[in-house]
Amino acid sequence: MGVRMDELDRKILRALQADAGQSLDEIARQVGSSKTPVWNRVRKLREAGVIGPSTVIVDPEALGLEACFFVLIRTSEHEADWQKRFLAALKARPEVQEAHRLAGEIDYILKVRVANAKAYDDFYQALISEVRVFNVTALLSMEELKASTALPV
Amino acid sequence: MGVRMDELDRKILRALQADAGQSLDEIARQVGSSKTPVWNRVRKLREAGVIGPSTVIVDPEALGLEACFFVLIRTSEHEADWQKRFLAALKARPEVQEAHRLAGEIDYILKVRVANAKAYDDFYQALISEVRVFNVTALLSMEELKASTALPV
DNA sequence: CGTGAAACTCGGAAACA
DNA sequence: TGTTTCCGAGTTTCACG
Repeated sequence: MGVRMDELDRKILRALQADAGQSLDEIARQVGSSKTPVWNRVRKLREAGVIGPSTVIVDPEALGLEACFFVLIRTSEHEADWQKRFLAALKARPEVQEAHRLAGEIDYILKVRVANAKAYDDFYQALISEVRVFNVTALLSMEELKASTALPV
Repeated sequence: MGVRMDELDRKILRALQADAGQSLDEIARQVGSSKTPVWNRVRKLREAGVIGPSTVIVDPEALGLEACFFVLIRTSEHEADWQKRFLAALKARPEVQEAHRLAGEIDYILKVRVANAKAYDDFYQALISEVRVFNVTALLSMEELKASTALPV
């Protein structure tokens, strides 16, 4: 996907990532342009899929989600069918915030956000009952030092 | 932080996380209420810090950020001063999207998004020149199976 | 391709039930 | 607390320079 983007586009992206609730006038002022050109570019970027949906950042603690685990998974199974079931299991579980297939020793990493250790264990038991995994290591986060949704543009 | 939240609040949060660009009327329709009550609750949730700033989801690939690493860090240093410098280094680098202090063998995990392997190495070299670390393992993501900013509510 | 203005929509507040 | 109403502000479109 090769999208042509100039410096103005990048400035707009930065402004939107910082706060998507700003008015067009406000953004235009920040990036040194004016309303209509900014709006046209935002529309283009949306159509090109560079800008996706907008969301709100929600505080996990306020929802009682006080535990965050990174789960390192090794498996001995690499057939297409197994992968399909594994993927389906991950997608079905909202506590799985991220899932990556990795290169190297460890096959997958998950980021799982739950209320407490018990809730993680429930998740873990449910997962291994659905798909066979060879080895699972859970890393418990003690403190979220940095969390940024913004990409460096 | 104990915020009282009923089912309606949760429905509103779900709607906002799915798409923060919706109008109040639209959200009200979805959650089975009407404009003013929804707006009052959104305001309360914002004031309580449950709802933070709104952002847009940007496609990393479109920006040329094609590599994602999870970095496992062990250190032998645990003094306050070291931690402070380490934290400052992480905060200063936009390619670090997440940083957690962990319980157990591994002390920290980072999620780092960069253009390519070379860019990761630049980051790595810069980091270890700023702060001493005992051991670093980088896990390279081959495929992002799931990425969700929405918390289960 | 940027400017300025038009029309329409939405957010936010106030008054009422 | 929810409903109705209202206005200023913001979004989106368009005709023009």
